[in-house]
This record gives sequence, structure tokens and C-alpha cells, in this order.
Amino acid sequence: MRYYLTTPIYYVNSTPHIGHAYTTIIGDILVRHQRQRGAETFFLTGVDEHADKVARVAAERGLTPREFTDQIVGHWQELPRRVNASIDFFIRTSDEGHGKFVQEFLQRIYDNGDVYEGVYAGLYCYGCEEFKSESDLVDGKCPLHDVEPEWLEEQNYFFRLSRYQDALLRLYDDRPDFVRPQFRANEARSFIEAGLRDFSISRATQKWGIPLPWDESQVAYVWADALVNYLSALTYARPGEDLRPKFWPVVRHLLAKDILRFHAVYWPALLLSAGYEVPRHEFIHGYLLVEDRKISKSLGNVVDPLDLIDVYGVDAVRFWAARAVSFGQDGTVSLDGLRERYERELGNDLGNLLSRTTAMIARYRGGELRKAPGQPPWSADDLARDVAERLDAFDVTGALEAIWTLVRSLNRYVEATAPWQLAKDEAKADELDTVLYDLADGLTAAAVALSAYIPETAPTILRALGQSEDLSWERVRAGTAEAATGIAAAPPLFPRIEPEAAVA
RNA sequence: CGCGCGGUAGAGGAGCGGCUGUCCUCGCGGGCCUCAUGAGCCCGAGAUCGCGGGUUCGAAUCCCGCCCGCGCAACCA
Repeated sequence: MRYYLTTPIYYVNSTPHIGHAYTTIIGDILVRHQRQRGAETFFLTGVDEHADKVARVAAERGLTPREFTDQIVGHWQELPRRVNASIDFFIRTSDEGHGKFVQEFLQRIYDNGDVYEGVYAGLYCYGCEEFKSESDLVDGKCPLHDVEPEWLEEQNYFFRLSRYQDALLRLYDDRPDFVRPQFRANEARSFIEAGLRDFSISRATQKWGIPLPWDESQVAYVWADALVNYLSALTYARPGEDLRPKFWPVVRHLLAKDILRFHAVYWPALLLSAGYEVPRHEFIHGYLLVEDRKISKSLGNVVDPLDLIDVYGVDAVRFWAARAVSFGQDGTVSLDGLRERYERELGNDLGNLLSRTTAMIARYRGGELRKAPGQPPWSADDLARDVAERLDAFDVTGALEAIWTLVRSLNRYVEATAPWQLAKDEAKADELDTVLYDLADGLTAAAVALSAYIPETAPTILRALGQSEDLSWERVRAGTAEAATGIAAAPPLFPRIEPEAAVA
């Protein structure tokens, strides 16, 4: 089994914000989970560097574009590290390997007769030396230069998107799960149905970019360059190895709704034209809308996710991202919400469960866990199947909720069996052993199941229970815990955070 | 105009044809426990599941209409 997952490549000249972290975190949860199930995985993220603005800013600073992006790409390389995303490769569209591949890719489209010369017309700002869209303008003027852009026409190359209308409709009809959630597929499909126009894939006025192989006076336009990263990375991520046979087309693209059209319409058409299979799935998620009542003093409404990690820890932020908003929908989140989740769910439900479990094993059995399975009122086996099914379908939130149901069951089990009562009665020693075992066992299974979400904390739980740190998915089952000794009352997994520190 | 999404207890969300409106987080009222991170558990108050029709033995869940909020409408990562 193979699983290749991508995030979009982020625009290098902007700043990482919570939304970028969100996509990267969710992607990592999916990949880590598949890895637990024994899949051979590949996880790709990176940056898009070929924008005219990059070249312009670089020139202002007396740098080459690549020198400039070398300076700012660090923020983006930092992002996966800080959210503990287990990426396999970080692509930059200025990579030599990418450029070479894009040229090959476009040449195939060209050879296939899908490219023709046409006239591209638009509003052009001479100050910026680029075309502007309506949304770029303020009061009809370029906000940077405060002048009205001029209508300009240039000769460049177009891709015959219109030729792929029927093929795309067939794709959507044959593969209802190509784009998920379903309502996004509907959106894309109705867009296609309304009729597709060819689009320009090159720019004559721009110099920073990948030259077209058949006309080096023009460079590839952003969408003809950036999307191809998903494929190009496979050709050079591991020197001397072509990963395409392994990971194409078992690719899953993760992206936010703003770039649905390019991924769900343009990209499959480009692939078909170039003779590649289309991706296995594209999952479109919504926006994380951060409620900015009492935060965002100087940063507008941009909350730096890295700051949140400093306060609450990476696992808490990952957990929150997966839990706070139903994955796929838009959702409003707040820093209060993060703190609540941290204290109530991670601290009280899970952290405290480990504390009380280990404390009782230490106190009543001198730290010895005996293998004495009972018939607890939950089924780790059902959980394993349910969670796997949900994560195969990108239901990151639902899968977590399912695991949390187990965590809550364990707390209820403690109350129902009252081990502190059993401990008072020598005749009930076996019963106590069973309860303690069931608790440790359930917690072991929960920790393994949760490890994709909270990769730092899960092994800590296993260690505290004297269990192996093996995260294989087969361990999410009843009776997974082994006998152990030397179990001591565990320190808090998610200690309370002082209010001062919590003010982000 | 068109297309899409949403409108569920005080707040925010799951649920999307069937056991009495079930569940989750927070808030509110009451109680239990003492293993534990001022943690845990139970009970309760609180909803005509936007409005009006229809389909069905049965609808929050499907269909039609309407109202309200949001998004998209093509070169905008």
C-alpha cells in the first residue's frame, strides 16, 4: 500500500499563518496514520517562488530573485518543523529539477496539440510590470503606485482547456470521490458544465520563471508551473531515483477551497493532456476563521501559529486543529477555545486519566501491571476499524471524536468499578487486577490511535505504562498491553498553564 | 439573474430516513466519589432541529417554495 500526500505550495513572499499551519498539520496526521498502518508514504510541501513580485522586490534590494527567496524561504521551511510535520521533501519551484520537469511537461502538452498562440489582454500596471486583476485594485487603481492600470494585450500561449470539458465531466461522473467533500465536487462539476475557456499558460512580460521550451522569450505562468510540483518533486526528491512509478497516481492533494478550481479543473486537464493519470483524491478543506476579539494587537487578524506552539506545545495545537472545526467545513476558532481544549480535553480527560491510572497501579500493585483482561465496556477492535475508515475518507475530526469516546469511556470505567474500593478488600484482588489492566490496556490502544494527532505525547503515555513505543496500527486492539513493572505515578502530560503565559 | 454552502437547547458544533431529538465542547442548577492535573462521574433545566407545503408506515434527515447569512461567478495560491 502506498500513500502520497501533498499540501499546496505556499507563496514564498507572504508570511506563514494559521491557515498554512492547518493544512500542513492535517496532512501530517493523515500521513502518520497511514504509516502506522504500514503504508509506504511520501509527504510533500514547499513554496511557489515564481511571481513577478518576487523578482521586483529582489531587484529593489539588489539581489537576484533566487538570492532573495533564499533569504525568505526559511520561514516556510520552519513551518513543517515547528508543527512536527514529517515531510519527506520540501519543494521550491526555483529548484533546477522542477524547472527541467516543467519544461518536459509543457512540451508534452505542446506536442499533443493543446497549445496555441493567442492574445492575452488585461489591466497592466507599468509600475508593477504585471497584469492586475479586479481584486488587486483599490478604487480602480493599483494600490502600490496609485495609478489606474492600462489595458494591455500581449501575445502568449494558451492551453486548450475547452478540449477537456467532456473528459472532465466523465471523470467526475466515473469517480464521485475524486474531489471531496461531495459539495466541492458538485461545485467543480457545475463549473465545468458551464463551459470551459482556454487559459493562458505563459507571460511575455515576465522574466522570473521557467522559460517555455519552444519559445524561451516567455515564461510559464504560475498555474502551468506551480501545479506541476506535485509530479516534478517525485523526479528529483531522491537523487538518482524516480519515484513516479511508486507514488503516481496514488496521490492525495490537500488544499483550501480558494484554489479548488485550479486543482479540480485545470490540473486534471493538464495531466490528461500530458499523458498522466489524474490524482486519486483531492480533499478541499475550509477556512479556519480566527476570532480576533481580544488578540491581534499589531498583527491584524493574523495569529502566528508558531506563537501558540510556544505556549501550549505542538501537540495541543495539532489536536486543536483537528478537533475544533469539522474538517472540510469553515469554522470559527478562538484562542479561548484552544485553552479550553487544552485544559478540559487534553489535561482533564486524557492527561488526568493517565495520572490516575498510573497512580493506582503504583499505589495498589507496587507499580506492577498484570495481564488480566476482563470484558470492558468498549471495543478497541471496533475503534481501530472505525478510525481507519474515517481517516481513509479524510474525516480527521470524526476519527478523533471516535478515539475520544474511548478516552471518556475509560474515565467512566474508573468511576463504575471504583478501584479504590476494590483495593480495600483482599478478596477482590483479582477484580482489581482486571480493572487496572483494562485501564492500562485501553489507554495503550488510545495512545497508539492518537499518535498521529499527538506524536510527542503518545510515546510518553506508552512509556508511563511500561509499554512498547511501537505505533503499529495492530496495537489498537483489546489485549494489546503487556505485563509490566516499575510503573510510577506519571507527571502531568498537559500541565496547567499560568494565565500570564496563556495570553498570546 | 445563475450556481453552491449553511440556518439543530444560552453559545459553538456533530448527526443527514427509523428506537423517546441522540451526541460533543462551553455555560446554568443539583448530587456522588476521593484514584487523579482545583481533576472524574451521575442527574436535571433548556430546542415546535429557519418558515410553509409535500413524499413516506415513519423526516432534523428526501422533494418543492419562501426567508435569512455566507461563498463562487474564470486567470485571484
